[in-house]
Formats: sequence, structure tokens, C-alpha cells
Amino acid sequence: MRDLKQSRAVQTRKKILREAAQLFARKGFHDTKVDELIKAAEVTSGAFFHHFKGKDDLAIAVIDHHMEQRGRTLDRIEKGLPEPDGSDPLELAFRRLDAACEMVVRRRNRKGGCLIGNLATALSDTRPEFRKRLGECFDEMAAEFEINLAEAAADRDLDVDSREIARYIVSVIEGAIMLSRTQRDLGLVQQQIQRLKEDIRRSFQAEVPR
Amino acid sequence: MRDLKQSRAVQTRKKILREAAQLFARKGFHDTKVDELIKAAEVTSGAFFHHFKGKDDLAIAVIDHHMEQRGRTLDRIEKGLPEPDGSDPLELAFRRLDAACEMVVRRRNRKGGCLIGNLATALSDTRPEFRKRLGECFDEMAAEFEINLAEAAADRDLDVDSREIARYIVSVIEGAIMLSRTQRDLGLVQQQIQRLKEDIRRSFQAEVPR
DNA sequence: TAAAACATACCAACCATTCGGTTTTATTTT
DNA sequence: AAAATAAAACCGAATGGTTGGTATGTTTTA
Repeated sequence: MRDLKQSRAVQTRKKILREAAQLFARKGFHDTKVDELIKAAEVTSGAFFHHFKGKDDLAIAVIDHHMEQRGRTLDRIEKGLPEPDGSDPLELAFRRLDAACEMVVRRRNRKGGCLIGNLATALSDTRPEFRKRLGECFDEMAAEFEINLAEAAADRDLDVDSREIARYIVSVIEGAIMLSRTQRDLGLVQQQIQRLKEDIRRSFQAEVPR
Repeated sequence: MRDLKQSRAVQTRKKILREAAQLFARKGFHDTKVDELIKAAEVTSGAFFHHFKGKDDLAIAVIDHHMEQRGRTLDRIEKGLPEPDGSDPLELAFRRLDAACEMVVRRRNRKGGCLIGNLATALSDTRPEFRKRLGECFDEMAAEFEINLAEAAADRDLDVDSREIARYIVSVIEGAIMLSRTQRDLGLVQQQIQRLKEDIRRSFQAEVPR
């Protein structure tokens, strides 16, 4: 059980992180102004700069916080999803994928895209520190699928690059989010993830034994 | 044949558009400052504001110009690619996809991501006019594949949603570009597009007749 | 010779950050 | 437990550099 009452400082910090994540997800890094952030978080600039060295420092903290939160949320959603019938690790990977899809859909109701995707798009080619960290985030996302995919491949005695497929999954998710924002169509994400699952299933049925 | 000599005004305008496209692709909309643009394009702010009402107006013009250019470049690259063996429209779609891949790879050598993807990420949830236009751009990209996919489906008497698949292709491209920027790995785009082709090929071999 | 194209100086709003001071919280002393 | 002290948290006005855009005048082109 978590502490029921948190110190004021922790609350302030968390509120800033939460609002910043929202704003970064909706407006991106460069269009999010410190001033509007402190208004949204209902703190003063003094409080903000007490907790963070600056906007860059904040962004890094937001990323860290987001990745932790994300993992927990994903676990929670996944637990609410029906157990897969058999013991096929592929179905476990798909379950995780469904959970990710569900999370995306829930988030999108508040508008905005993927926080990591937004930051990656805005900063990858100008800020090496961010590029590196965001690459790790994508790796972390992919890693969630990789193990199960590797197992599934081993079970079938298939010679597939499970890391590559895991990355592919992340690409599809990010791409689908990007498109869904312009089309204002949340179904698109679900639709495309469905297709992705079918494609992967087929590729694991194909005869490509070693 | 194009005019060998263009009026100074047209040249200026084009130079601004070209540099703006580069900057938007690398740094995104909000991090591209008018000041650095006019320096990159070697024009004065007077010239810039004579040709464009402002930054927003410029962005729209850049999008239009980019989409025209893109179509032409794609056609040119495609012509340089080997003709597909049979008369399968699916192979035509794949050829177009290879051309798109080649274009992405060439561009990425100069750093930066997809101009449309960047703008979509930065503006979709805050600027409805841009969201609409960028959605059309994605539709246009998808449309290039849709016809061939529909034909291929008809040939095989398959009941598939070719528009959905076409959009899926765009998602994968955009997602792959996003990831490749953080990983600094151009091979990733090619790799993932290869996988996409295999997946589509399999899905067109699958028995899903109507 | 009129209009289009371009140059230059200028500006007001914006924006991330700083800084001196105040309040709250935690720790130690009495 | 109360008082004293230290440290962390917070406040908000001020700052200085940036930024998109304008106004006015000059050159080029049709």
C-alpha cells in the first residue's frame, strides 16, 4: 500500500510531471511553454525551478516517470484482459499488445499522441542526449514483446529475428498513433494492431524452419 | 523541359521552400525559427514576408510543394527500379514501396525525418487546419498503393480492405522512420519495409476468399 | 512607370530563467 | 513537548535574450 499522505514537495513534483506529460503528449516539447505548464499544474515558477533545473531537465524526468508509470499501467490493464487459452507464448505477446492498444486508446481520449514518440520526433536529430534516451525507451517497449516472441519461435523451431519483430511492433504502434491523430479515428489504432497480430501469426505459421 | 532560367522571385520562393522543408524535417515546426530559415535560405526577412504571410502560411506552402516534389521524385526513383517479372499488381505496389523506401533512405542521409510526419506530430492536436491537411497527405500517400492492392485482391478473389492495408503501409513507414532516427540506423527502415512486404504477400496468399 | 521584389531597421510580445525574500517542514536542543 | 534552528519548498517580480512580424524605403522587373 502506498502512503496515503505524501509530502507537499512530492505532490508538487508529481503534479508538474503529470501535467507536463499531458502537455508534451498533446503539444510536443517545443510548443509547451513553462508558463502554461506551471498554470496547468497550479504551481509557481519558483516551485518549478526549485524541482527542475530547466525545461530539458524536466523532459528527462518526465520520460523516466512516464516509463515507470507505463509499465505499471500496462501490467494492470493486462491483468484485466482474458487469459489466453493455450500456453502459446505468442498469445502472451498478443495479450501484451492488446493491453498496449487499450492504453493508447484510453490516453487518446484526452487528446495527444505518444509522449515518447512526440519527443523522439521533436528532438532526435538535434539533441543527442534525448535521442539516446528515447532510443532506450523504444528498446524497452520492444523488449516487452521480444521474450515471448523468441519463445514462440523456439517452440516452432523457427529461425526468426524476434528482436526485429519486436521493433516492428513498436513501429506499427507509433505509426498508427501518428495517423490516427490526423484522421481523428481511434479505431485506426485498434484496426492496425489487429492486422499486425494477424500478420505475425501468419509469419509464425509459415514454414521457415532452420 | 523546365525553364532554364527562372525569375528571381520564383527562385527566392523556391529556395525558402527548400530550406524550410529541410529544417522542418530535421527540427520540426516549432523549433525552426524564421530567423534561421532566412539565414539558411540566404534571403532577408523582407523577402520572406513578401512571399509568405507568416510561418503558418509558409508551412502550408511547404506541405503543398513537398507533396508535388515527392510525387515526382517517387516516379523518377521507381523508373530506375527493375521491372517486376510478372504482371501481378501486388508487385507493382511493392515496387512503389521500394521506391518510397529508397527516397526515405536518401533523405535521411541529410538527417531529419518525414516532413509530413513531423508536422503531423507537432500540430495535429492543436491546429485543426493543419491536422486536416496532413491527414489528406497521408491519404494521398496511401492512395498510391491502394489501387494496386485492390487489383491484386480482385485478381485473387480476396475480400480484403485495400484502403486499410494502404494506410497500414503508411503507418509502418512513418513508425520505422521515427524509430530509425533514435537508433541512428537506416537499415531499420529497409528491414521493416522488407518485413512489411513479406507480411502483405502472405496475407494475399492466405485463403480468405469471399 | 507601375508593380513586384527585396532590403533594413525596428518593435512588442513572449519566454525561460533568475533571484531575493517568505513560508513550510524536518531536525535538534532544551 | 515546546522552542530553536536548519533546510527544503515555495513565491512572484524582474530580466534579458529571442522571435515573429511590421513599416518604410529602395531596387528590380515587366
